[in-house]
Amino acid sequence: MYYSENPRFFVAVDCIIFGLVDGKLCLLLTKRRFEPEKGKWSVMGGFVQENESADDAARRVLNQLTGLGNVYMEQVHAFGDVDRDPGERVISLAYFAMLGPDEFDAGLLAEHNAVWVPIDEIPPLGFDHPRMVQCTLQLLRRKFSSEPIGFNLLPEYFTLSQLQTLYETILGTSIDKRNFRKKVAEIDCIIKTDLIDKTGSRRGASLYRFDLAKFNAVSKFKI
Amino acid sequence: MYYSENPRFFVAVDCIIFGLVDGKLCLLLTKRRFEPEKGKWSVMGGFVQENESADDAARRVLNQLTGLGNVYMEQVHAFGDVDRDPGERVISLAYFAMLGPDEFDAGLLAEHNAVWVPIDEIPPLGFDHPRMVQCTLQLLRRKFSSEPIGFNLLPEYFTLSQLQTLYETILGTSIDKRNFRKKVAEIDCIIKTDLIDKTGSRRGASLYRFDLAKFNAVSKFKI
DNA sequence: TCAATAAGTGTAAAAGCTACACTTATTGAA
DNA sequence: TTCAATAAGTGTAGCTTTTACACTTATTGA
Repeated sequence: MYYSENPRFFVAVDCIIFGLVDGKLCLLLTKRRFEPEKGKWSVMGGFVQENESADDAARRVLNQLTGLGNVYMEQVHAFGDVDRDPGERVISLAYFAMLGPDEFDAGLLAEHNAVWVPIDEIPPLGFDHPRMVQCTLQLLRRKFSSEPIGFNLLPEYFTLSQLQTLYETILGTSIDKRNFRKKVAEIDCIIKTDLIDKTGSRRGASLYRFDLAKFNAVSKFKI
Repeated sequence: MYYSENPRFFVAVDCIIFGLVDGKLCLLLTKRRFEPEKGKWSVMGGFVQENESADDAARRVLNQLTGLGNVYMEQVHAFGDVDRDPGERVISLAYFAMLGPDEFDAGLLAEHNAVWVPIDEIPPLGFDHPRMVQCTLQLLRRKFSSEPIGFNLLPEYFTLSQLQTLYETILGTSIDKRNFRKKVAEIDCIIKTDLIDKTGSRRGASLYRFDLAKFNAVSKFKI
């Protein structure tokens, strides 16, 4: 077989993990305790193994860090520059994931030296991770208004104010409240429940939920 | 170094190459003369080498096939399923490219067993190439109306009818001629020349060109 | 000179988007 | 108990964008 004339490479997956902490969009970063780039910040990564797909490797890395399976994940891009890793040549596949509030095990995070960092306070990162993060943020912003992915960051029941604040954070704009609510009202898969949240305001706010089955049936989503 | 505990993989690049042949959107496919998948159709691929980036590998494969450098190329997705290649485990990075008319060396194509196939007549492909092609077409359609990439498929000077037909082909819809021209008129980087094309009609049609510098200055593009 | 062909042109209705300000329900403090 | 504070909730009018639609023009070859 002619394959063997060709070189082989380490293939890594790097997970860009988003979450909302105190209403702020954050990334899960770790301070590296190993070479290379020891002491620097980086996103959480790992190597693809023999009997797992790249997607599975990303899920495994996420699971080892958070204890979670069944998380929204998607491939972002493959990074294949020769010198992107100062140690050895490594080709890396970036994935992004979104965690809901409290969907993680604080003990596991501590064990991995991982902390939530607001996206406007990201420290200098090692490797080509700054580029990866930029690339991911771009993808995130693009998807956010045309695909119902934001709900992965919110609790099952959420208020319209929470949803609006999330969109304002991601898109980096402020949105008129009435116009926003008009749009939401036209999206069939965002459903008003008769539950009321009393924690965020004196008056109380209606709680809504996202209905995936309805979305799959109709597939209309534009914010 | 802990890297070496991890496995290494062959990493391939697969090029999904688009071109217009007789006004039809085509893919450049090859009938394989080697195992695995010998005798089947596939897109043109190659392996990443030690001292080249993944992007460079894609450019090299394209160059070996067409003799061209400086072609519009972009990464589509990384495909990392364990059994995607029946021969050995190979992780493949898909790239897409767009060639202008006559921008290729017929001799080289023949040498590689490569032919242009209209996208609605694609034969069964080997490996996971059908998935790659679908994924690429999706990306292409998404980019086409918001980025000025279509011009890579057209000659330097083109008529508005050619441009419209191209958009209709890619987007799979028919477009109203007056509305289309209204939009084009608002795009500063599509410039009317005083050249006339007499080959496509008795009356003759004005030739237009795409001005990259103007696009870079203004960056407005929406069809 | 006339038939055929593709190029080229404007307008009105509909839909979608933007801007904008007050009322309501509730709580905790005075 | 009342009042101040707070976030929730609500409608309309102007503007922009998109859509639908049909005839005239320039040219060639028969």
